[in-house]
Amino acid sequence: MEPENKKEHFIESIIIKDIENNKNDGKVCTRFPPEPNGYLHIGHAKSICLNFNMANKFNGKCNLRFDDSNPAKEKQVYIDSIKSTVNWLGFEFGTPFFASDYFERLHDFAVELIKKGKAYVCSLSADDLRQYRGTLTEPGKDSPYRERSIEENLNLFTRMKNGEFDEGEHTLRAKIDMSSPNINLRDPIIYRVKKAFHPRTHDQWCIYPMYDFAHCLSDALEGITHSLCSLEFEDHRPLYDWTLDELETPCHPRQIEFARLNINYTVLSKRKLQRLVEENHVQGWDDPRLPTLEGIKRRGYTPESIRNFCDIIGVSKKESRIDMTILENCLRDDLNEKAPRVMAVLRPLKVTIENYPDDKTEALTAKNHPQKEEMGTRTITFSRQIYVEQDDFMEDPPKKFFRLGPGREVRLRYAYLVTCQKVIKDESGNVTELICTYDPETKGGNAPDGRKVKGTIHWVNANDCIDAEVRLYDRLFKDENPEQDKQDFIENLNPHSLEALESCKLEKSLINAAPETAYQFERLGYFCLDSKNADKKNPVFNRTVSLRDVWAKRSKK
RNA sequence: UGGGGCGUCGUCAAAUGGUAAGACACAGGGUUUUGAUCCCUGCAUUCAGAGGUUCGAAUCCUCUCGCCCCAGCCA
Repeated sequence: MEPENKKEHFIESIIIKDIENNKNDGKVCTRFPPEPNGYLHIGHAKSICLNFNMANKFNGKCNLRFDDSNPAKEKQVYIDSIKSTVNWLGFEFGTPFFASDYFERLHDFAVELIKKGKAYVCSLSADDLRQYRGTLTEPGKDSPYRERSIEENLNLFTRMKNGEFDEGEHTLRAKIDMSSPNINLRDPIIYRVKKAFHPRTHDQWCIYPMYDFAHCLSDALEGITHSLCSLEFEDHRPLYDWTLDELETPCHPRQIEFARLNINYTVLSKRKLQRLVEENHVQGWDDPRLPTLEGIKRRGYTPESIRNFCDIIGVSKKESRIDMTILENCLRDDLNEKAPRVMAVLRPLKVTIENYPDDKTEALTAKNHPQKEEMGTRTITFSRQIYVEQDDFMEDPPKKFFRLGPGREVRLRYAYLVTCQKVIKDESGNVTELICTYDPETKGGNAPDGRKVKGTIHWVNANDCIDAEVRLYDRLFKDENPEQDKQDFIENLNPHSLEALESCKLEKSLINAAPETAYQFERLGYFCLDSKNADKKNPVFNRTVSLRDVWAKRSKK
């Protein structure tokens, strides 16, 4: 799974070629430019990894730059969340940059454009502007304000800046070509009046640059060499280049587009995620079922697994939908290496070992990792009363069921071989308890007579365990592609995406678990203490991901 | 139907005119005190389709088909 021979992707090839040609003096500088209008999700992780990896690989630098040119949508909480999330992923960005730090310079660039006769103040209303823009198949028409004099434009723009006009009264437009087949070149708006409070510049400005104007110039100002963005900006590249060609800038970065990430059984658009949160289909932006990085983190995903995932899926221009199992597999790969093993019973079934002394408690030694001696051992206790998993007993088991059934013998992990002697049921016929006998000669789990016992099951000592709530998560949507527009994606929600199990029985050592730190509950999956419900009295654990389970898969068929 | 992109295994993805990597998934088998892990084995005569150029084409040319993006004073 290591990308050791991993072939370079097309962006890397471009960068290598640029270095060979000594373009930008052989330097590489990239940037991750989120707008602080929401929380980051795993789709952003792809971009973050791409940008930082390219910079790191070629001894360059990657800036974290907030594209905060629309104060109507942006908030400080998002800025804070984004910074900590990028750090959590494992990337160093130093002092973050902000497009808003360039507002003064951006304004000066706009003035320069006006002076060159390449920008004008347009006084068309939003509706009229749309009319004048034309359509996909028809060219646009020149604005009646297109030929205003430079002096008038300068005067009007200054007054826009000074707050003399209301929103929508005037805009500053680049003078390019109203008949261009590329709509982005039909005199795009580069500045608009917006009387909103900006999280950083507060009320210092009432005009704000549009993305197409701010982004390319911010890139140039920071000395970005390769400006990586998603496919939908391909049509904007001519404008990106036009702006930098018209203005005197320190450099002219190269914009390269790649396909954004899609994953099946989930949604990755900010709009849809927002609906899930606002309509309370999930419990907040950090709900462990969500693909937000905060949710994923709380669920127990490791940054390493996400970085590895981003390496594995590659970078191309083909729009793709990645199988969720690839992400899960990256996670299991990582957790298998580092998660200590522990025993926990999620759906407890009481077992009494009838030939085990009532007052006896025994200490047993369990490995913290079956393949890694260096992770050490721990002590667990055994007594007459234990719990096993309900799934590990069947009254009428099929062939190849290696677990407990009437008269069957199994191994209790690290303890003894036990045989089921009696099944106790309540009035309605539900199995409530098992009466078993143990073989005192098999301490540790090996039979001196060499008899083979195929099944090994986990258990916990009923007299020495902790109660906890355990939350099991399943995919958020029923359909592989919830984003298709045939129906409202909300209809597609999986009603069983969250299953909370009360009074699960956990091995005592888990009392020391730290939030978001992975444990493998043997035979069940990887779990971590929930960071919001870490109370020692009523701990809540999240299932990060289950173990692969070919038995479950086979019995489903 | 204007413009810009994209089509290689079920899903991602290499191959840069020299004879289809790899990963996940899937199917078999082995080891195992986790039905986990680990280890083997198999899995595209064919690259959206059709023509053409060439000793040789997934790669070059032509046409056709399919999918995505663009008409915010959002990014």
